[in-house]
Amino acid sequence: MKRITIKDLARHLLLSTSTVSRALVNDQHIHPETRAKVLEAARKFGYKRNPAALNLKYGLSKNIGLVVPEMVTPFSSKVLRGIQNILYPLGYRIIITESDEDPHRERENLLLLEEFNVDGIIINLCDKKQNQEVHQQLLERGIPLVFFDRIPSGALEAPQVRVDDAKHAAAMVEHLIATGKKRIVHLKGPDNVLNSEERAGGYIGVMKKYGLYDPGLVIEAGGLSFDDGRKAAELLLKKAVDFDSLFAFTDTLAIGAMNFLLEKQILIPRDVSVSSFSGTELATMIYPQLTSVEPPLMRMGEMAANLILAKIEDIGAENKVVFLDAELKVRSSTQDK
Amino acid sequence: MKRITIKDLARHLLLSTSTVSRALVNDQHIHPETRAKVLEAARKFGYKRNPAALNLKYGLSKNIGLVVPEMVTPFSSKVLRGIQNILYPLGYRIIITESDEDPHRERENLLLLEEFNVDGIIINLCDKKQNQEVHQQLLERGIPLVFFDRIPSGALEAPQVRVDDAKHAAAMVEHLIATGKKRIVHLKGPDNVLNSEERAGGYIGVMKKYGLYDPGLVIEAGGLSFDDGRKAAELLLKKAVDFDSLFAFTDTLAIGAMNFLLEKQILIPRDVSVSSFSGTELATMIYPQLTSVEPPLMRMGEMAANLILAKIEDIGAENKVVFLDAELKVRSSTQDK
DNA sequence: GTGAAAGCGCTAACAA
DNA sequence: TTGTTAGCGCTTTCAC
Repeated sequence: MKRITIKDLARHLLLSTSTVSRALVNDQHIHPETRAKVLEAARKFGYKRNPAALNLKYGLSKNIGLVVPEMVTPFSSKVLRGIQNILYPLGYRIIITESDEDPHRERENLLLLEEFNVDGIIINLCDKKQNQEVHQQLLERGIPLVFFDRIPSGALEAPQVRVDDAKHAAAMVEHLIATGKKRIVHLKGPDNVLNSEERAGGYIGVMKKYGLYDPGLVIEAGGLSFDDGRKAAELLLKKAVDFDSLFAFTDTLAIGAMNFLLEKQILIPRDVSVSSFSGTELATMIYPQLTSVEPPLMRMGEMAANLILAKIEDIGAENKVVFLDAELKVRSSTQDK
Repeated sequence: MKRITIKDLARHLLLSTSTVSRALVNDQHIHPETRAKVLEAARKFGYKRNPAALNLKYGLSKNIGLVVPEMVTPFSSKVLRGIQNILYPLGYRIIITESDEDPHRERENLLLLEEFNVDGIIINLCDKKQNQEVHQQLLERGIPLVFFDRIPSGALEAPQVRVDDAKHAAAMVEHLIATGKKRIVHLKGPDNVLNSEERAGGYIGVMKKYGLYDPGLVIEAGGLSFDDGRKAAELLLKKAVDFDSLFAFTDTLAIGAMNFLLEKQILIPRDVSVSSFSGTELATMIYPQLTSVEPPLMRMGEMAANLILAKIEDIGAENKVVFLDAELKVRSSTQDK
């Protein structure tokens, strides 16, 4: 079944295609009656404008690329939701790619998106500097980039949406201390993620403030998976670190660690309380539910979408760095009842 | 920075655009030397073909729509991965929409995708019949549909990829019985999902076969969320149903129920063993890990992609119903150690 | 207020 | 082997 075009309508109404077009785009210079007739016919025949024609005409594809490190947790899908809220009503399509925490894949995804002729790319990095040249290259080719959550280390000329990692990490540690914990382990994120340093910084600051800091309490997770969290907990026990609580870089690490502790008959929160950063629904799916710092993911997506729109409209638009406020959600994993 | 076109290359090389085009598409009728020159220039100037122009020319958008009920669990993202494996190398873009288990939203998504001019739609339903007319309409308008996992109830003229729900449910119940369980509760999925009936059917068949069937053991979950699972478990205790194990329609239900039981100090698997259908990574993120029937999600996506390609190529292609084999993964939630 | 024509980038039939 | 031309669907000058 052939798609109905403006030409079909014109032929049917004995009008020129330009008049039909004018009616459809609500041009001023058209007789109201004519417009009405066209609109009626369009409705009747189920006319749909062909996006490809517009893309060609205006040189804009109305495609936005999204690059995320993983889609196993609901983190990215929440952000996606926010992006869609803004972009779908404006007729943009969103093309999602997953890097699998692998900079090499991320690179391929970026090139794929360029191939797809996207008008801009919203990205959550898997590595703070591995693909800097690609990012730079894309920017130079006029494809705007917006970073969110995990941002690049250098001062790349692009807008960012993030939370204040140090501040919120500090708040979490304050919370643990307020519940009487003293030996707080930090499961630090991997070195190749900028936020690792910042969250660790927030942790260290508060620990020092209370005279609780002990480098032996900081343990670096090799990656960001459940398994990495699990292994970190294993190491903790093997090294016989004395600890009463745990603050993990991320949900997945916390849950991985928690499951290992549970297996070892260590009760949570009775024996060890557990908390994390970057909480998602995942935190409420497990037992006990996980105390976590929760960034406003949907708003993060909406903000990123708005920033990319601004850059698409005017490539010279300011490269804002937007900080959103995260929320500290206290749940059973840090709360004896 | 302006995008470089075929025209720019032609001008630079003092050739016609058609010659350049021929070189780029590997046409036979071209001097090898000329081709080499063109390819070299294309590489040098970073030429990228404009997809929009091709879309316009051939009337194909190279966009495929994906409609999924939720993206909180990794289910959909696994299927997506499979779809991408097939479709990205062929230059297709994939546009993802989430229905949020709401037929109304699903309908909007479908219309949005039509608006976006997709060449086909791959869909996992949230309701077995609510949007039948829309599906029918899309098919009539020449937009092929492929269903996967949760399929429509009527005999819609479209390919499907699924697993044998009854068979695998039966296998799971057999497993529970083999571990000595007799009072096996089934957390049945909601009525508006076709698979609910089929999985329940598999359950009932085996229960009857062993003379264990008791209608009081079947409890219908109002929906598919964690909370629905939780509430179902609550009801179970309130009604003082005597049970030693539980087979849930889906991961989310099982986990919701499990968490409630754990809160009530009911140990898993010691007091009650728990299992589910449609397992995802989620099953391994929790403690204890969940025994589940795991459909080959990535292959499901790949298969769906292949089916939609066949339909795009030839709208009259056979409407195959493909059954994939799922795997019964036995984990700690049904295994005393 | 309406129509004719050009053009966005690319390909393919037709000429040469 | 290469060039010319038309056309995909739409918008937008420029005439009238």
